Amino acid sequence: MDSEVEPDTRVLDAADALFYAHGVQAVGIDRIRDAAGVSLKRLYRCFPSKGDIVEAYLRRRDEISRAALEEHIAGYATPREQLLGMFEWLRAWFLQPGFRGCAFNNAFGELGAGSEAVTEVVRGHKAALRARILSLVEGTGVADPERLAAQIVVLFDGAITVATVTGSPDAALQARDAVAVLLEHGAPAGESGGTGEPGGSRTSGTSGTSGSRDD
Amino acid sequence: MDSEVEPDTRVLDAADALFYAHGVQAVGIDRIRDAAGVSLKRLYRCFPSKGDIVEAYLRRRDEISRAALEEHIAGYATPREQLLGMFEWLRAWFLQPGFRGCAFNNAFGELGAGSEAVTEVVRGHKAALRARILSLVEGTGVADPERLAAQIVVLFDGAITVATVTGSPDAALQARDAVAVLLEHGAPAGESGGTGEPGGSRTSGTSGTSGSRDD
DNA sequence: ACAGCGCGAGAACGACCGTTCTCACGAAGG
DNA sequence: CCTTCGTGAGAACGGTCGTTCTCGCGCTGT
Repeated sequence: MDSEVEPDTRVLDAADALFYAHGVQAVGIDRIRDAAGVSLKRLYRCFPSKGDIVEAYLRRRDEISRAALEEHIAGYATPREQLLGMFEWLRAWFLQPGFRGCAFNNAFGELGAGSEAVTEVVRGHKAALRARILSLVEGTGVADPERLAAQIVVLFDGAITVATVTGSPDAALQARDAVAVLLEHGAPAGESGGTGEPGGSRTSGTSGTSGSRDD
Repeated sequence: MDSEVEPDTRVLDAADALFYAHGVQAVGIDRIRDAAGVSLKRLYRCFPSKGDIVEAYLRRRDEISRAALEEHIAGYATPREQLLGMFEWLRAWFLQPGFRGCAFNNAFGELGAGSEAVTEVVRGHKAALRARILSLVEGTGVADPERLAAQIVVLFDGAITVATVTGSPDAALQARDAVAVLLEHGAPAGESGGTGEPGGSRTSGTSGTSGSRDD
């Protein structure tokens, strides 16, 4: 009952586990071949190059994670609770053994400018997430949905990054609480979000040794 | 005036630019050697292995970015403005040509579990950032500094991730505005931050196909 | 029975990896 | 002067990469 599934699926299953666990560049074709139990010839018939496997790996992760998130938030009644529930979902993900961060962020950081296809899939994944969050935010009847949605996206990705590095799932709840506050008190007292200075009283320059090399 | 600097510095300069632009694994020793204009023998005397170059690369980025951030926020008068000013600093960083995300996140995603030394440097960098943010938050006299600091860290890292993927610096300002709101209205109406449900009314299960493969 | 064909197993290939070794050269010391 | 030693340039090494090629086996049709 293992060798009855389609070879492409077996290859993608193997590639998914290996790419996610060790990174794309660290995993060779032979290793995927071994794990999938597929001949090299068949593997190259399903996917003409390693780049195609990587792209399919990310596209499938995109579909699966979108469906899983959708299924999870379907259990909540209101858009507000769905928005908060997304971070419970994040927490459950962080707790899974073998959690190693966002596959899209990892792939983008690893291949980045090198692969146009990867960039496109990663951008699409993040854009879809943002669109979904925006639709939920609009359902809450808040004053400036675009703005709040952008902030929630930042909290979402930030929670993933923090959880990845620290190894703790707490960031999900911290982010969720921040979302709750932002939902309650939409806009701050003063300015509205442009490039303006926060309060004034800036005294020294930004230049100096901080020129070209940073974080 | 270029060949008068120490060879280690020339090697690190070259490695820094190449590692950050193309990723660690994508850059070979020969390429660093060419860019640094140093003999292979000398390079291996300065750094006995590529892993040592990677570690030194991250350690120097850590020092430089900490100093640059410190220098920037020194221009603000109050802790509150310093916290908000950190996101102006982020925005300036995002706007630099060649910005390709956080070198620590990228290296961690790429090498991850594979390198103990890299993990330690990345964790140290993030922990230092968190400690600095916490010290500033404590200066604002807010009710629960640990909690707000954790949220700001999430917004900080989230802004970096979003800016990296979208290529736009807007995330810095969106995060800054969120920090402003959180500074104004510390705790939400109900619970204080535990694992408790936000409002209740959860109806369906979390299980199903969302088991093992996610974002 | 036999020609033909598709397939799996894995060798082969050229390129590149990180690292080490060779070797000629040039300055320093007696 | 000659010796010695550290150095730079780069060849060499073993290994791995992604990809292609070879070969022999087992099925199919008549």
